[in-house]
Amino acid sequence: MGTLPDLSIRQFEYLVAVADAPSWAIAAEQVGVSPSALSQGLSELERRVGVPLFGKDGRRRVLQPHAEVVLGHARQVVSLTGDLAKWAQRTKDADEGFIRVGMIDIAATQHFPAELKNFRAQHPNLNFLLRVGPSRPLLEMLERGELDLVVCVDPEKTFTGIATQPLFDEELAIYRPEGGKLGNPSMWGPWVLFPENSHTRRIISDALLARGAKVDVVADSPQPEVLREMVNLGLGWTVLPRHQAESGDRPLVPSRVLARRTLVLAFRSNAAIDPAVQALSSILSRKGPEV
Amino acid sequence: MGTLPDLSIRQFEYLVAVADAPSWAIAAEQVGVSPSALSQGLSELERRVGVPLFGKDGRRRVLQPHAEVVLGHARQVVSLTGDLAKWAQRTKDADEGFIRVGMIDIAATQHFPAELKNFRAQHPNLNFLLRVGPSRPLLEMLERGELDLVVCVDPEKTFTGIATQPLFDEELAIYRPEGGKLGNPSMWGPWVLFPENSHTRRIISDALLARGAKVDVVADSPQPEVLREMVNLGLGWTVLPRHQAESGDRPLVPSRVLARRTLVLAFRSNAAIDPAVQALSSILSRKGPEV
DNA sequence: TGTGTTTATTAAGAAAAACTAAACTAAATT
DNA sequence: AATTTAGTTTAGTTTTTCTTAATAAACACA
Repeated sequence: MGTLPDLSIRQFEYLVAVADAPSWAIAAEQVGVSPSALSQGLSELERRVGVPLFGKDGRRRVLQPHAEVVLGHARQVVSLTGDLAKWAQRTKDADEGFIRVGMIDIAATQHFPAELKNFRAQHPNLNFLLRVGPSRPLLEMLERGELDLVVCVDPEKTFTGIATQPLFDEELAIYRPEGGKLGNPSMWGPWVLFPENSHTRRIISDALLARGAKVDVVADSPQPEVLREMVNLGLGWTVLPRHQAESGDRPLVPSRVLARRTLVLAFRSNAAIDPAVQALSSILSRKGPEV
Repeated sequence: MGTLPDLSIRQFEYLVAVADAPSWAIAAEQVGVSPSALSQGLSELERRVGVPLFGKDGRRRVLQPHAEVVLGHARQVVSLTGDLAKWAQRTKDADEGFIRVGMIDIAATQHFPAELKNFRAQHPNLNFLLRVGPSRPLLEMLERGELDLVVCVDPEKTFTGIATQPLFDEELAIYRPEGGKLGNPSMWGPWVLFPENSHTRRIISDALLARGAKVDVVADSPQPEVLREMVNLGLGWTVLPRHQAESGDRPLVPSRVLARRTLVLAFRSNAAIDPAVQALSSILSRKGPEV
């Protein structure tokens, strides 16, 4: 069907430049080309469009009324192409830049392993660093500029220069050794929990106390697998995110949901957002909670 | 400002073709180019955009998710360019656009009525304006850019930026009331003629004086029909183009041919000629003098 | 009126881009 | 293994686009 005349974006650029500049020489300069090239290019455009575009006024050339139509198209095409170039630049930056990501263990191992793998595959030249650890240290590293993006438990208190964006909620459930009985909260425990300084530990303690339970801790560990095994060994009760408790070799069976915690995306808000951070953020945000 | 990467519309076309065709070979065929050219063109596009666009699936190449953005832009640009091409074609065929024509009365009513009617019928969407008047005002309007094409008496003196092209000569004949006798030029008259400022009047006066006739004018009118009737009423003698004197209800009978005048086609020469003007010009030129 | 300046075009040649044809690689079929 | 199919690479040609230099034309001004 309609085989296009071989119009070039370059020549459309010339046309727009000429329409906007006071003289062709200046237009040529702005497009970064010799006046001669501009003149030849526009003659060629005129020839290819097949409709006269310019008339003479003294020694200047003026666009004929006809040319307005062509100019309109030219402006659109040039501006579209400009947008595309900007997009390409951003994307390229995300492809070749540098990103340091922090995640709490459950995010790295349970929620987002596929997303991370995928992202790394799509940006093979991106210098990628993943740090796994508890929420607070990650946020402190983010604050110090040692990380660019963090997935952690909602810190509630605000860090300076750090913005958060909620991802989804996780349920924290109570798990107890087999055969035991749930009964009254005052009879719960004893406990094996996350360490004192952990944010999730605080959420758990608060929830237990609110229900009138004692929080007597006989052991603690930052590693959910360790807590899970302690329960399996009958050492005590624990509270864990359901994904962590109910997966692995010997999953636990939840007694009841005690509380919820919110996972958030945290990033420095003071600077322009890095394209790579932008790209990964949008991938992670797209994802709902695991079921 | 933002210097665009030199993306070409051709390559966008390739991209769209490849996205829509089942195989690259077929896409190449549809764009009317060898598979090799397509492959090279797309590699070049990919290089210039700077973002990987294709991945491999077996021996086929598939667009990466990235490429969707580029493809979207490509589709827009290609479709815009297609529209522009269609517009250009229509304009070239003088199927649409704008033409303002000036003619002296005899041209509009005697020489070219059929041609005008025909032209308008053949270009129904062409915005058409016909102005009828004396030669000089028409030429002035042409000079000011208020008309695009004029049929008038050869002005001899040149107007700036206006070119003329002779159409044919008309005979100007002497007409006198019935029964009178031609006799010696010194006895001719009295006269009813075109007004002083008319170009044809000057041709007539010059010719009369050159033959030794007195030019005593008892009445004038720009309207040939009026002059004709005055002769019929016996008011005086006149000189008219033969078509105008010898047509109508009561045609005059020529005594002898006094002079000739040349009708010309006039148009602005400072600009490339508009296709519509071109089309009408060639129709009018094709026609010889009425017999 | 002539002289120099500005503005755009033309000419000639060099450089870059895009194309074709044919040889080639690699995956899928027979 | 041989063949077919899909796409790429290579080599060489044609086309396009650019640069510099020369030219033309309109203006400005003494």
